[in-house]
Amino acid sequence: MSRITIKDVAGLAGVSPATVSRVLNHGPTVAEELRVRVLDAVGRLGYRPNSQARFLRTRATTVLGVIISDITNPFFTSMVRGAEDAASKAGYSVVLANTDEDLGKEQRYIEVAVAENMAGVILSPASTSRTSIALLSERGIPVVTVDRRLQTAKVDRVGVNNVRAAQEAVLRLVDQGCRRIGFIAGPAEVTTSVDRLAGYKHGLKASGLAYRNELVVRGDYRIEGGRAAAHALLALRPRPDALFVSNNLMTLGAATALREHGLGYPGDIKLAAFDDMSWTLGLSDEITLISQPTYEIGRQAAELLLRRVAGEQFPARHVVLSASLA
Amino acid sequence: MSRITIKDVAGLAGVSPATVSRVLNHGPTVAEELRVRVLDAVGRLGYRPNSQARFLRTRATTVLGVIISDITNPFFTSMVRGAEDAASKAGYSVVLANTDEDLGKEQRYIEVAVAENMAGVILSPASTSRTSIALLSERGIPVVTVDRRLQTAKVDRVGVNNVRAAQEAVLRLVDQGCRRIGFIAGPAEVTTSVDRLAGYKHGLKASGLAYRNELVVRGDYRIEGGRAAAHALLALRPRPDALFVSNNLMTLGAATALREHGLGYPGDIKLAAFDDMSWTLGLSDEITLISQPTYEIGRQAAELLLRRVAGEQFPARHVVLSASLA
DNA sequence: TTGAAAGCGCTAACAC
DNA sequence: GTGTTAGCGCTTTCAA
Repeated sequence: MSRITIKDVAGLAGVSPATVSRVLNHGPTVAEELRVRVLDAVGRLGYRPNSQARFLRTRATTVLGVIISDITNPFFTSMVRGAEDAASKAGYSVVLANTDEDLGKEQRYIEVAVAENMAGVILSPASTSRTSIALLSERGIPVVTVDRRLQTAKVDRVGVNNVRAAQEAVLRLVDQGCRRIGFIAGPAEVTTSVDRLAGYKHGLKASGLAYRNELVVRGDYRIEGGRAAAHALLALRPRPDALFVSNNLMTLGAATALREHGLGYPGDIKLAAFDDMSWTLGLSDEITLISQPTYEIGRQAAELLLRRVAGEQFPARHVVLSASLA
Repeated sequence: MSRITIKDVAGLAGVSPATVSRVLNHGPTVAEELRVRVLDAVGRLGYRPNSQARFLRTRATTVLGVIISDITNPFFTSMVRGAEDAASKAGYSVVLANTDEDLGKEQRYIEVAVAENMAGVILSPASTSRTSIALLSERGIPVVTVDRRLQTAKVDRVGVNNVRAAQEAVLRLVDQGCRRIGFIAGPAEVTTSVDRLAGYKHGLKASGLAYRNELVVRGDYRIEGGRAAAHALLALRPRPDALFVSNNLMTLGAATALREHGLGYPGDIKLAAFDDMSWTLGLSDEITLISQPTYEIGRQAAELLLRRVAGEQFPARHVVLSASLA
């Protein structure tokens, strides 16, 4: 319970608080003898600086916030790990918040980031048009979006080319003989969803297939939404000969729906999907998978963010990594 | 970028900073007219109090830390949601940190919690004997462990009776005719793992079955570990007629191993497992599942923690919720 | 009821 | 090279 302050350390070491501060921070040089005395006192007392008090002076914190839309999604998990590694290499730590694709929660966590004066924020916005980072911008807290883009502000973003990846997956399905490809889209307000749908359309066009409205059903990027959407598509006659699902969680739901219809893949129907699924039951062997370099996305997002935190100025940058078709 | 302080608000409202503070916090009553002027100024300026400065005076923060061992595990996800709901109801926010079952990372995040002066911490310790919360205790920051217990300190804990749950699952398997039940245990340093193994043994004993060393293989609570352990068990002759897996991620690995051996469940071999698996492919129909009230665990952990944060004193409490066999 | 003033723990500016 | 001083933004005595 003891509250050890810089004064206590100074007292024990027989120096002034300023000297203690200089030793602990990269300050001007301090006589070796004093350095040792200070460090010794710090050790004995178990002193750790109060970061709030420090912030009051320096305006510099070493915490990055990562605000993501769905913590259950392995996409983000791996991304967070990449961000953590890059951040801790630079002496920063990372705290997470989960918005559940809920704009209200998202705004609350943005407020927390402001209130805690976080050094920067990595954000996967719940909505491209309704998410507002104004609170952060006003305070000069830099933001990098991952995966998704933000329409409401020109900020850095790290992600993949979703249009192209989706298109390639469609071409692959067509190569496998599919002609009636159902598409399970994501929320209309999320850019990845928009882009993937666009890629789907391009893929059809490039293959000389007509776009059919009834073959596109919108889901919510979650398991149940995928299941419902798949049921809708499977009820169509003639039945689609392939399902292209625009994120991993919905794919789980779609797979359940297939089972419920007694359909096997890739025998009865082909399956393609976005995002890694290694965490599921070896599903990956039988489906066309678009996997994103999630760790790398997190790493680069953090690095970009840290450059902004350090005060570098450059036009908003879009880092586009490549997704691969497995 | 503008830095609006309480002084600016006071200036605009024509009152003293103290009055602004009184309006914003449940201070002594302030004349209605001034209240309005202050609130108006706050609104016009978009003022938000600097929480660091406030903390320096009050020593009270409204952030709870949740430090968990594996963010990919849905067990924790749902738990976090429960904690968040309880916390935000009380005006607290929750930040997450992921330790990956790594003691070093865990310690770093405990340091972050201290440095940030978090009001309290919910922890799922990576090790019952080597995880140290001394840093937190010294600062008087209360801790509640979830799921797992901590040997190194007597703190509150919320979880289920793992011994009994495991025992019941074994009895269920025996009821289904199993006589040679393989057990995939978790890390030796995690109490849930120890307890579940104990329950397994009790279950065997209660059923009049002998405990056989070779039928127990230790995994790491992750997918690959489960797969390796299952392979080891399936190589035994005679082959086990059931596999009891002590957590959900390992169950995914075990299921993969079964597929690789060309074995079907529950036809060729029975399966029982801890933790919810609804997020996987409808796996749940065919296996004996022990599900924990994860949301409730999180909720109660947060509530207990908040009572400690509020200064309530009572002996370390163990809240044991009941797991159910599906 | 309200304002003035002190001080939380720290670091930056200025003296020495 | 080191100590003294001031002040970050806020809340909380203490007076008025």
